[in-house]
Formats: sequence, structure tokens, C-alpha cells
Amino acid sequence: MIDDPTRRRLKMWVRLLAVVRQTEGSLREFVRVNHHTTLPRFDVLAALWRRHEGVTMTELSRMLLVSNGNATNVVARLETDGLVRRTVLATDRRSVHVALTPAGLATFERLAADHEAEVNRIFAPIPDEDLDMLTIILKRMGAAHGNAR
Amino acid sequence: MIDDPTRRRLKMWVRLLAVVRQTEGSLREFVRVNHHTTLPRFDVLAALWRRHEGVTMTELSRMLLVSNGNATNVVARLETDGLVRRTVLATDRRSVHVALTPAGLATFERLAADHEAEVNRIFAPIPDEDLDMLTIILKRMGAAHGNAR
DNA sequence: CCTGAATATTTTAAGCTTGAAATTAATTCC
DNA sequence: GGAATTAATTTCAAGCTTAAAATATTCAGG
Repeated sequence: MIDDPTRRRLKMWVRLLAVVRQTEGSLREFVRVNHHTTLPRFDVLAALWRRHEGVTMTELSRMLLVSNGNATNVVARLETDGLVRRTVLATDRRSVHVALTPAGLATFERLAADHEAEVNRIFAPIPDEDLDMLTIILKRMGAAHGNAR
Repeated sequence: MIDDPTRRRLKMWVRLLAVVRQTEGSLREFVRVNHHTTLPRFDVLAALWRRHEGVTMTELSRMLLVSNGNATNVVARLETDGLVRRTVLATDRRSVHVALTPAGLATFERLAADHEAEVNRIFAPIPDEDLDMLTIILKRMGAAHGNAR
């Protein structure tokens, strides 16, 4: 019972969740204090930066693993602030294309550099071997998720 | 630049976040469909189950890594449903003691068994070695977090 | 062409979450 | 003992998030 593999998986999940929540807490505080913004907004900007030609709302919500309604809200606020632009596609008027504005690009690039440095700071104590091993295992876990559904 | 250790840490974090979000999505769906409840409620019940003598609101929010106002809300809803009990401490009338009711205990125990099985199902493809390695690394990461602040 | 199914998005209602302000109680320090 | 500080919790406003319903558009058959 002590080494019950089911229990071991549960404990790993609890730890995984704890590490992620602590880290998210640190990063949330960091972007709030230093850039007056939030993680969901950062995530949207980052997704649009990676696909600088722009994406549809459906693509965006899949990239971020959030609901479509959620994406609508965050994007709407970013549009109000002039950081992203929404345009209805001429080829399919159901679809909405979202892309960074020049202001959004500039904002994100400032933000991203600091964010990366902060992530680096937070994980600095993790030895390189752990980091590599972790990345490999996470890659496999992501793949398993994809297959499971 | 390709093997920039800072970039490696960032990529690991992005993967970590993705795995956790996918898993949370699966678990959220699972508890919603099978038990008509949510993950935040489950988390509170689990924390109270682990400390069956009950905890104060402050302890609870620290255990769950959420804000105090958040804990107040979720606990208030659980109290309405008769799953937890709140009592002002006689020794310190500022503090509120929260504990499972018998109904809450019964509900949680049904829930927990299924939840554990689902976590097991989700992580079943992960080999035992990966699981052990992951647990060790996560333990170190948690410790690093503790030290960093 | 027209109707029905499928697709993309927004809207809605409810709940979750945060950070800050407000409230209440205990403690400390003259 | 009373004022000021500290501590525990709740309240509040704003934003985040989801699932489901509503809207609008496209597509596929007849």
C-alpha cells in the first residue's frame, strides 16, 4: 500500500500543481509590479508574437488551452488598450483575425525580456541535468495527453 | 544562443504550464460530469480532509496557495451546501475554524477515490522511472521556492 | 436556390481569483 | 488602562474563466 503506484502518481500531481502555482504567483506579482499587467494578457501577447501573421480566435484559444469565451474577453480588453487588432476575414466572415499592433509588439518585447529573466531567476537553483530531464519527461507527458484524446 | 540556458528554463516553464493546464482541464471535466463539482471546491475539501481537526482561514489559503478572499468565497459556498462548518475560535475571536461536516467527509471520500483513479488514468502512460525522477525534481523545485523567499 | 447541418465567434450567467480597503479583535507600549 | 500597532477575516471592485445558449456565416444536398 505504501508504494501503491496509483498513490505515487497522485502525489506527483499534487507536487506538480504546487510548483506551478507558486511559480505563477511569483510571475503574476512580477508582471503586476513591474509592468502593470496580468498573466492572461501576457499569454495572449506571447501567442500573437509567436504567430506574427495573426491567428483566428479558435486558434488562439487552442494555443492557450482556454475557452473561446475567455479568449474573446482578454482580446477585447487588449484591443481597447490598442495592443491588438481584430479584423473579420474576407474569405470567411465567421472568422476573426487577431494580431499585434505596433504598440502591442513594442509592449510585448519589453515585457518578454523581463519575464524571461524572471523565469530564469526563479529556476536558477535547478541544476542543468534536472532541467534537461524535466524537459524530456514533460515532452513525453504532453505527447501522452495528445494521444489520450 | 541556441543552447542559451535562460531560454532552456523558459521553454521548460512553458511546457510545464501546458502539461498542468491540459491535466487540469481533464480533471475539471471529470469532476464536473461525474460529481457536479469544481476543482476549487475539491481542493478545499481535500485540504480539510488532510487536517480533519480543521484549520483557520489563513492556514487554508496558505495550503491552497490562494488569496484569503478567495478562500472565504469557496468556503462560504461549501458552507451553504452543508459540506463544511465555520466556527469562531473561543481562544482568538479573530480566527475562524473551518472543518468538514459528516456530509462533507462523505462527499469528499466518494470524490477522492474517483479523482485519484482519474489522475492515475491520465498519468498511466508515464513510466515508473520518469515518475520517480519527476517527483525528486519537483521536490527540489518546491524547496528552492521556499528558500527564495 | 433553399434548407439543414456544421463552423466560428460572441454573449450570458455563474463561479473563481486577485489585491486592496474595511472591519473586528488582540497585543504592545507607554 | 488607553492609544497605536498588528493580525485575521471579510468585503469590494475588477478581471478571469468556464459551459451553455445565441448569433452569424458557410457548406452540402436536394
